[in-house]
Amino acid sequence: MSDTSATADAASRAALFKALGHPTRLLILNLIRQRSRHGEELAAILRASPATVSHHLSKLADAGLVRSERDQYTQDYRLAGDLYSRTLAELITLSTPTGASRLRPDAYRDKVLKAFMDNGRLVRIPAQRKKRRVILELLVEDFEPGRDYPEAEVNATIREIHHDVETLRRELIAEGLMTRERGVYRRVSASADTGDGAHSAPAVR
Amino acid sequence: MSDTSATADAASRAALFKALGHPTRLLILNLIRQRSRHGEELAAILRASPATVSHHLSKLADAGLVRSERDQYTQDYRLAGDLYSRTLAELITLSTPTGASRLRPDAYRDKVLKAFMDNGRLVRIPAQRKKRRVILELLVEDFEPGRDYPEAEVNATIREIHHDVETLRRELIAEGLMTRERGVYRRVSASADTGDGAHSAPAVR
DNA sequence: CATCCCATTCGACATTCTTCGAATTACCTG
DNA sequence: CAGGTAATTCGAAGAATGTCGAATGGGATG
Repeated sequence: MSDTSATADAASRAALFKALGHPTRLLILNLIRQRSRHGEELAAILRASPATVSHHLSKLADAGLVRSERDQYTQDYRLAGDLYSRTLAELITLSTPTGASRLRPDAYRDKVLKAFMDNGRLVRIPAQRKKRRVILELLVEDFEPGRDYPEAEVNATIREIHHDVETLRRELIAEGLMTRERGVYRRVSASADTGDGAHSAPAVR
Repeated sequence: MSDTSATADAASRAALFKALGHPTRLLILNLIRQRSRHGEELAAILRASPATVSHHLSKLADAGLVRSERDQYTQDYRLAGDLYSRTLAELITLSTPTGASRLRPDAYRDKVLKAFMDNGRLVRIPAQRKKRRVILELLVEDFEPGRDYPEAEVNATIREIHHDVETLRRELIAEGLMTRERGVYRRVSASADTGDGAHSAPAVR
């Protein structure tokens, strides 16, 4: 039932941090770190009611951070789980950053395209760099990587979309999406990050 | 102002985990992990209002997990801080587990002593092992470590506190607080953990 | 098996958190 | 400096969480 692996979905991983997100619970973990303690003892030290302590311990147990066993009358609590040795980066990294859930990784791109494209034609060149970039990334798809294009063909292709061929052609170069050498144009191979969130979790730091 | 060191007090450290204790905020961290993103983009991807995203980003920033910079019209967010490489154990460990605050490390001990001691005399031997242990730890203080005691002197010292000398003398041995060799008693040197929480944070796992 | 002890659950209340529309602010661009 | 754009703050409503007294439960003890 409880998954203590390094990756998880957002909700269950948030539950772990929620369990840690209370001063009293952190104090409890520090108190039972050195030796196990029972509920009544913790209640006395923390100046809280047994009911409150039990409530907190239950949350810590649900998160798999604590386990307990009986000893005579008392229930003794101690640390548990393999999460303590994980780094924060590992714990924050989600198995499906933009996967399942109801996330739309391309939502911003779609928004920009809907605003500036009409029936395959570019209505107007965005003044903002970020939005212009979205348009240019769409435009560059009309060129194959690794093939040489004379300027005339580049112009023809761009004109399919917009009349201001010169500006768009220049921006393609400026944004590093295409290169020009001796009058010959080439599409730059796709960059490392496409921002679609489907990457395999690079190190955070 | 912001302390990103490994140790902190319970409240501020809990604030860090609270900041991480929400699915949306974890998703944000995962989205900006690969590349910086601006608020509007996050709002679109997460299907949340800009106000909500701003709220979450503000919490992450307060916790020192995120920083932002302007880029044209937008505010671009990226990961920040040195906490991501820390292990959970390091982050949970508090500088003053039972120190400042309003904690009473000996609360349970005091409670037991008040219940069973009266004017320096032991009213009745606790039936429960844990409580008996507290009494015995008090009793053993009347003996000096490293000194030899004949049984007669042990009996005399115990009798100062309670009439049932035999039981208490036997329990002192059973609990490992004293040793007997060839009829000579010795107090065992204080054990490693006194439970007062003033230790120097041993590894959690 | 009656009793005791501690832990837990329940119920109620207070506090805090989340969300988002609307208003405001900050700031870039021409 | 006028107009546009994104971010933030404000206010309100609803949801979630924290706290603890009282009632309940689960075992241990004699």
